[in-house]
This record gives sequence, C-alpha cells and structure tokens, in this order.
Amino acid sequence: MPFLPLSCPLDLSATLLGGQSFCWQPVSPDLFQGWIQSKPVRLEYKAGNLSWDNPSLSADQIRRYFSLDLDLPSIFKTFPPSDPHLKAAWQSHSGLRPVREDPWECLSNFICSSLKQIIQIRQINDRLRTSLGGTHRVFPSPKIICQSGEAALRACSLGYRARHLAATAKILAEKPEILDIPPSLPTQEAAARLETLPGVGPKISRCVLLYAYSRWDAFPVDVWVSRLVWKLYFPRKRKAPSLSELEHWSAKHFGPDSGLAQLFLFHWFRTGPGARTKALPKETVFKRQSRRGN
DNA sequence: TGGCAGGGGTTGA
DNA sequence: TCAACCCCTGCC
Repeated sequence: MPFLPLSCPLDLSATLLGGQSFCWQPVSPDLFQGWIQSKPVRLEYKAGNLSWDNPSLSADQIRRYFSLDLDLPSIFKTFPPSDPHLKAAWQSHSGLRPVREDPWECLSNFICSSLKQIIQIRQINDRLRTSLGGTHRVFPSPKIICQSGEAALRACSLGYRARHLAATAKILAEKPEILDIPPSLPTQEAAARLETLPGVGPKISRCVLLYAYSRWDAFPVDVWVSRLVWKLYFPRKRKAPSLSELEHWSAKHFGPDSGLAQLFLFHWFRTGPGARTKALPKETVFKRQSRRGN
C-alpha cells in the first residue's frame, strides 16, 4: 500500500466531511472511502503517514488533492495577530486542509447544495454516482447528465436543483472550455464567468474557485459565514452585514488568503461556538435581514 | 405517528 | 426586493 509521510497534521474527518468535498464516506475514524480524480480510493491516516489503497494514484496526485504544497503555518502568520477567533480556529483545527476537487464535480455538488445540509449533498453525490456513474460509480460527466435528463436528476433527490444542473451540464457538454480557468484570470472575473451558468450565484462561484481552483482569495459567504462574521466581528451591528460589505471587509481584514481564513473559521464556528446558537426566532430575523442585505 | 419548521442559494418578476 | 423552488431531517 503506497503511503506518504506527512510533516503537517491531517484531520481527514474535518477535511473530507466538512463541506469542501461530498464523495467521502467514513469507514472508521482514521479510514475514509471516496474518489480522487475519478479513481476509487481508501485513505488512512495513522502515525503521521497517509496511505491509500489504489496504486494507480500517485503520491503527487494525493499531495495535490490535499494541497500539501501549501505552507499553512506561514500563511496564518500573515493574518492579523490580534484576531482571537482565527487563532482559536487554527489551534483547534490545524489538521484541516483545503482540497483540490475536480472542477466539474465541485460545481455540481454546489449547484445541488442550495438549502441542503452537508449530509444531504453527500447523499445526492452518492445517488448520482449510483444511478448515472456506471459500474465503477464514477461521477457522471456533463454529457451523461445532459443525456440523462432532468427527471433522472429529480430521482436523485435534486428537486428544483435538477433544472439548474441539467442546464449547466448542457452548456458544459457543448463548451467544456468554460471550466478551463487560467491562473492569470482574476478571481472576480473567474467568478463572473462561473455565474453565467444556471444555478450558480456568488456563493457557489466562490466555493468552486476555492475548493477546485485553489483561489485562496475567494471568500464564499453563506448563512454560516454571515452569521459568524456578524456575531464575532460586528456583535453590535443591528443588521447582518451585506454581501458586498463582507467581501470588502474580508479582503481588508484577512488579505489575499481570505478564503483559507474562511475555511478554518467556518469549520471552527460550526463545530464550536456556532453549534450552540439555536435561538430559532432570532435566526428567522437574521435570515430575513441577511437576504435583505444581499 | 404525524405535522411542521427549517436548511451551506438562485432565479425571475 | 421578495416569493418560489423541492424534499429530507429533526423535533415535538
């Protein structure tokens, strides 16, 4: 079984199940089953070694998937040292890594993500593989999704998202080059290009840029991030900050790697301080204000 | 056991 | 700016 000795910590559960990728199933706390570049694989992290059972995957592919070339401690040194929340997020989840997911699968996952919880998005990914992915349960290409039609997608519990995914698949089956986003293209322009696709708005475009294209300056704002920034950084503000306020603030406060700050804060907040916020009436008020703010 | 609220957004009017 | 879009889960 090939393996890679790691010089940094790796938290497979936080990394694979935390909302970046949706094709992973836990087998045991240290063992996960899923796909990397359409190849089925089981990953195990033990005693500082990351091993995998599919020899057709190279160490470089594994390294690339977990962004192991990225020096996170150095990046965290560029963040404001006076930010206690980010410090807490880093200290409690230093094994969290940003992944490099396949752009098409990542885009599909996030088109399916609206008003869905992580577990439901994983179920959809699983159903798409089972019903459309053939014997090897490969994630279906735009062409296959396009040929299968909206009804087949609805059968996979996509609901109204089926229309969006079918329409986007049709466009990409004809023009796959839309997803060839060169590193020289500024993130804002790359986001605008993705947002020409049906079902893709500002949140999804930034998730795809962050988790598939390694654009560390992409700062996705969803209900959790909005809630987090509001509660932790602007607790006295009566209204939730608007999308454009959040975008400007994040770039100014965190700098060019704001997306990585977001990844850690998001995970830490959801599993820590944010998990305790359950006041439903307030939540409803927040949601209305948040949407109005957008 | 059944009803109901709510969820990691986007769209179109 | 705001309702509509699907449907699954958790809770009472």
